[in-house]
Amino acid sequence: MRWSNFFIPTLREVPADAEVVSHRLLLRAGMVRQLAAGVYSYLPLSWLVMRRIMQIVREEMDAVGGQEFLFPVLNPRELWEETGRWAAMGDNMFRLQDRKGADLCLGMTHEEAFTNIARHELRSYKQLPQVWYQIQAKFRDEARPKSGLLRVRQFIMKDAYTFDVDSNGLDKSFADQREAYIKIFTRCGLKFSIVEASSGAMGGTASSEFMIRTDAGEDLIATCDACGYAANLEKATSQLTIIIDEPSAGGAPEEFPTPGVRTIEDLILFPGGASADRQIKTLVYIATNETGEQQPVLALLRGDHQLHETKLADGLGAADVRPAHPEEIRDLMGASAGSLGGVGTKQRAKSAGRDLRIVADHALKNRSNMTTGANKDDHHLRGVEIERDIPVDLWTDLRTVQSGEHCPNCEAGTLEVSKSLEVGHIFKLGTKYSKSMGATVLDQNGKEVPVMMGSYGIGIERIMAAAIELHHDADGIIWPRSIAPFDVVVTITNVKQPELKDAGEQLYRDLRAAGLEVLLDDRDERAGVKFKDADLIGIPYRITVGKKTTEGTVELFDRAAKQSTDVSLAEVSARVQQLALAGS
RNA sequence: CGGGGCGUGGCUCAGCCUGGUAGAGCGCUCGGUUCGGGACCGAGAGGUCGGAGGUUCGAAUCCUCUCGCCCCGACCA
Repeated sequence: MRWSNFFIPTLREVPADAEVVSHRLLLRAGMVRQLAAGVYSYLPLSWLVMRRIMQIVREEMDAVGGQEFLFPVLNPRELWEETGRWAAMGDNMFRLQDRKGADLCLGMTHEEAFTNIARHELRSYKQLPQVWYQIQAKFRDEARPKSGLLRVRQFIMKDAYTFDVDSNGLDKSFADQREAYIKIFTRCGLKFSIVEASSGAMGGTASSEFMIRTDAGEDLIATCDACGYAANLEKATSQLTIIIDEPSAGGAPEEFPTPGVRTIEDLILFPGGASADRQIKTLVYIATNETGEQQPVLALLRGDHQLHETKLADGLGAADVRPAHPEEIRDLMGASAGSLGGVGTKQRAKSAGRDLRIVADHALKNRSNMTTGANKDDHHLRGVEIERDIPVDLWTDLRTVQSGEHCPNCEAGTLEVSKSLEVGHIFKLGTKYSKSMGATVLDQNGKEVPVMMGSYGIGIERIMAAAIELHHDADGIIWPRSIAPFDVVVTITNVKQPELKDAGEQLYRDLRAAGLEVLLDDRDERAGVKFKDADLIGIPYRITVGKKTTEGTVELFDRAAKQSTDVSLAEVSARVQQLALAGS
């Protein structure tokens, strides 16, 4: 490609709205332009990168038996009603009506569409397993698009779905996809962690996320420095030092006045109070299940621990949880936040004709001599022995892991919490979709069984943006060789000098003949402009055809190392071929 | 959805508080000089100030509404 007629509108100045590095560089390098909030146009340079990423994805999907489909973006309401997701997707789904008034939506994901084909066409276990995928635009009406391509409303996703006759088959398909994902992200030049994650609204039994560590990401993950344990904070656990309590005095909690005490902190300082790890934190939540019913829930944690709401929702099997409003708390507990506790609460609710669930974090197990609110403003209870005094319905993991805590998986390690970007997510769906949509096959015994499904997604733009987040410097992007838009750029420092122009053109032909993707900078610009632009768009190698070329020498510049070496004109083509084909 | 901010030539921004019908740098066009790290000189083109309404003799500037975008939070298969 000749730069003189290739559209790369680079920007000298930083666009005002761009905050994160990848967004700034995508704009400055002339790769993308915004059309609306969270909606971007991909200009030729970024599309070259996206195509290379998609090609890698395709190769690895095909290598595990994947077959590529292309499903419609436009979906009828009826399809989504079948799984209940027309309602469940809420405001995140783009919806529209056709001229007849029929409801349609833009696909956010394609479980329903793929399962629809599966149920009509798959009859026997002999046809399984199937591995189906597509690379297709997805639409999500995000509440807050942000960070350039990292959080958008329209994006390209590789989504794959596997269909197996039983859970052993699903395990195999899941493992195959996992391996394929490892190859894909490795080939794309990304360092990643595979973490345990919550399945959320996708349903299913297990899921793993592929995370890139970067401050531009929005997820928090905990990783162990010793054993490689890694988990999303919504799943992460840690080992805590066991606290040995003194036995509670007397046979029942003792109420005592605590005027003005509203917080855990207040109670630590209050004379006769308690340290945070000897307090029970009591939070009132309203849980909503899948059918929309609401139920109040008491979440109990150690005073110095933080609740993770996703864990609470997962533990309850709830679709959603939210903190109760002050009036709801007052109504339910008879006191305001600051004086709440689990003792006697259940009976109180029951006598008012209400059911209140009490969920407690594992760290409170077997604790005694604790202090908590008395459900009476300005009063607390001391000497609380949890299992004696509080009727806990469910013991589960509720707390948010902190940096520096001990790894749950090994002896030596400590956990570090860091920001990460999700680039891939794989789910074992089980029969959630096949059951609700009636996708069944006959197994070896002639028995009709719902197919076991898996679902596997990769965000194509996120790979591109993550590569920039990970690989850039003050001058611009430094593409991993595997996904660079070109392998090499040939920069003719002055096209008005015929001998330089000719040498550049010849080199361009030679490199292309060798099978390389070459960008020839034949623009009538000053050398400085060309160098700056080449650095900005991040081509891995630059060959400078300039003043030394009359003596038969060119410079070979390594963008990542920022080092330049003189190479003879005769040898440079072979040299670049060797470099470009090495590794990646 | 809650909080904050911004919308003025293609880009970055000044002007707004203290109304008097627009300005800089970059970019672009033409001419000249330059020519290896975003050149210099000269001459130009280009905006009615997001939109609507209002106050006023007069509105980019004040008021109301509205649309869009960004940031923080909530949310996020």
